[in-house]
Amino acid sequence: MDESARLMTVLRPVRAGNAFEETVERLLQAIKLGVVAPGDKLPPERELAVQLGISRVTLREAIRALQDAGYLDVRRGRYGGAFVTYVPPRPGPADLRKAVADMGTDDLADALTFRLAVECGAAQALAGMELTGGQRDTLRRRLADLDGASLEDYRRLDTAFHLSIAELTGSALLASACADARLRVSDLLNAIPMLQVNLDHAAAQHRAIVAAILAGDPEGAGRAMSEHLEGTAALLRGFLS
Amino acid sequence: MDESARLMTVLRPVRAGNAFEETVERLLQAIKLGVVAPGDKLPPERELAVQLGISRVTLREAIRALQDAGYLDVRRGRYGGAFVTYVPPRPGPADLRKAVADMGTDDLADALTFRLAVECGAAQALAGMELTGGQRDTLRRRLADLDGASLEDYRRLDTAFHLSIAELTGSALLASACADARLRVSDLLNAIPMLQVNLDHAAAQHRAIVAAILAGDPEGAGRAMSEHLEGTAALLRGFLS
DNA sequence: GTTGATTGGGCTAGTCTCAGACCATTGATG
DNA sequence: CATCAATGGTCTGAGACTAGCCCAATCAAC
Repeated sequence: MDESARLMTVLRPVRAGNAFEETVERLLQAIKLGVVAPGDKLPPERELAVQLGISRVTLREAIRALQDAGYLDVRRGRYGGAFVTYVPPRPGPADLRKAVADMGTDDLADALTFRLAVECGAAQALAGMELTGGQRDTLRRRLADLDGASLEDYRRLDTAFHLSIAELTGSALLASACADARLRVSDLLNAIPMLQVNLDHAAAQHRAIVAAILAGDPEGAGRAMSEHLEGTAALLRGFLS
Repeated sequence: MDESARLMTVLRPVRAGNAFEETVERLLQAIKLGVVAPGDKLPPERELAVQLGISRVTLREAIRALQDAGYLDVRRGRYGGAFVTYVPPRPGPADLRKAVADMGTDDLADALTFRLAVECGAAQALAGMELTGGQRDTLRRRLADLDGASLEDYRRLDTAFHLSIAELTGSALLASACADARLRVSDLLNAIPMLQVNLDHAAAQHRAIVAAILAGDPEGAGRAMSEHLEGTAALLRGFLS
């Protein structure tokens, strides 16, 4: 971890790949994170191309690829669009083992550390701010949504809850980092079977996180988030054996 | 902060600009952060192009731009290369006011929040790990370097200290995020006059951070880092008036 | 000196990406 | 049933970017 390590950090690749590949990845993220729920449609191509900062041609190639892969159903004409058909599969233990194996050991550790740091940091930062009534309401609402969620909707609303914490800080950079962190483990999280005991446990931790944030207790919020994330992290590390 | 906010977060631009602009930015970061110190040279074009994932042609355009702007001195032949000539200027109060004004109010708040979250998260994550002797040594060495630094070298070694914390976690993603966070405030930090009282204060905080990390105390590390960063953040916010 | 390795400088043919214009389809509305 | 607004589908010319190649300059070593 000498000087050269820092060179690697700063002089990392300027572009992750070509525009097409990056776009596919981005859209896949939006779909897998449930930002656009199954049955919903993506924004119109012209708008989306502007948002993503790419040309319509490139965007269409990406959409086409996702259509071929079965994630989207594209319909023409007014009220048409690219509709999400992907529904996250119910996982079994074999899937989890495979998902962990697909990701390198180093990549898994990297992603888990990154997620821990960035989500704890977000919770702490938010707890250290003076929140408006609207912000407090949003946070409570996300928590309530999650409490009342069906197994079908659970992952999506869990993601929404976690990302809301970062978004509520008002820092787009932080929100982006948290979304990125979540993405890197989303395949793994999706492969974890949802058992009632675990869900109850997670629900209690979610309440503790929200309570600490609303109480303006950064250290408590950080601790609660840390405990929450460490649970899944330990589970996933266990599958590395 | 409704659903559409999350769409904005995930469906953000795929590319920040063209390859040339991004490369200039990246190299400028390496220079301003002191990753390549004044008098040092960048890696050979062929290597650097591979590291950055761009063609040599594009890289050369970027280097040319930085040369024209007076940051680099390019020499041909064996033992030649692109040598860093940039030396961070000694700032005055007017510079700081201007630097703060140049950045939007929102961008400043965004950057400060991001930095707080990500650096506190890194310190906590590192404190929560079992460290090898080598890692502990690296951390102590960076602290000692900083303690013995001349005003000339202070910013560079301060950056090195902060980035080391993230790098030592072993997470490339986290290191990258911290480097990014640092970059976004580096112009501001460089514009802050270095007064002896402040330096002494910072040194004490640095020692507290290291002590907490070495003691394996995540909450203490997070708190110490938070206090350390909050000092500069408050100073910068003061110049928003 | 001469040599040879290393490095920046420059060229070209080909691919990727873009902006903008125009076409085709759909379905709600009158 | 005709209309029309919204949306996906397609084409084209221009510019950005790349890979690969060879040239030019420099300087340590012999």
